[in-house]
Amino acid sequence: MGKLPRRFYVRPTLQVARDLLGKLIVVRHGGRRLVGKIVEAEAYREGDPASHSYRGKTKRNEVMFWKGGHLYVYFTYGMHFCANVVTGREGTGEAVLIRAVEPIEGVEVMKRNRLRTHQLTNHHSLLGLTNGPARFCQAFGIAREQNGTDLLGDEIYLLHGERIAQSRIERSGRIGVTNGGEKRWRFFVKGSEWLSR
DNA sequence: TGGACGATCCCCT
DNA sequence: GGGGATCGTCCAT
Repeated sequence: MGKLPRRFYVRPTLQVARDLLGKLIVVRHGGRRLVGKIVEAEAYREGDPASHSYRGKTKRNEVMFWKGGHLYVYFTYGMHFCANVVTGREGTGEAVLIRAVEPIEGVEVMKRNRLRTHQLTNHHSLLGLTNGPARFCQAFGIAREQNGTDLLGDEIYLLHGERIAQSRIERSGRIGVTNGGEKRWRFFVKGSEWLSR
């Protein structure tokens, strides 16, 4: 079960978004391995008013324009981080937002990372640990320092996981976008209990 | 230089 | 279902 190669990421963004479902994301975190299975992802493309890249390259969104297979992490609402897989060739500003994963390995570390709030509400259940883009980042310890990480390196990378049958993949409008909400570019595993909604 | 606004989350009703 | 938290970014002045 090997690391996803560069050519996986250097493809049309909608295709990558769909194919990310079932893949494992691995994050090295203080000597431990955190692993999650991706169950929900959203595509953001060029010419897309909902995308950070819509008005061209800036200091914030620069990583979106790197070649596919890097991690674009951004800060929002004054307190949250969200992580994207950069897609396509160098110079195209496209990426896929990781919206939810199923916790696979390192659950105790994830719980600790989310202790502040998760413990108070969900002592017993793992639901709520990683079902949202900012919750996933908090659980996996992804923040500003991880922006621009090469996914072909050893710190953060993706593995072939479960092959999800086309019949189990559903799509919908993207969540939380005010402009471009009509585009059905959110992909998720039908019936998964680990979704953000 | 200032102000409006987020690819969200949590808590309260 | 709704509002507050909280601050970096971007665009308009």
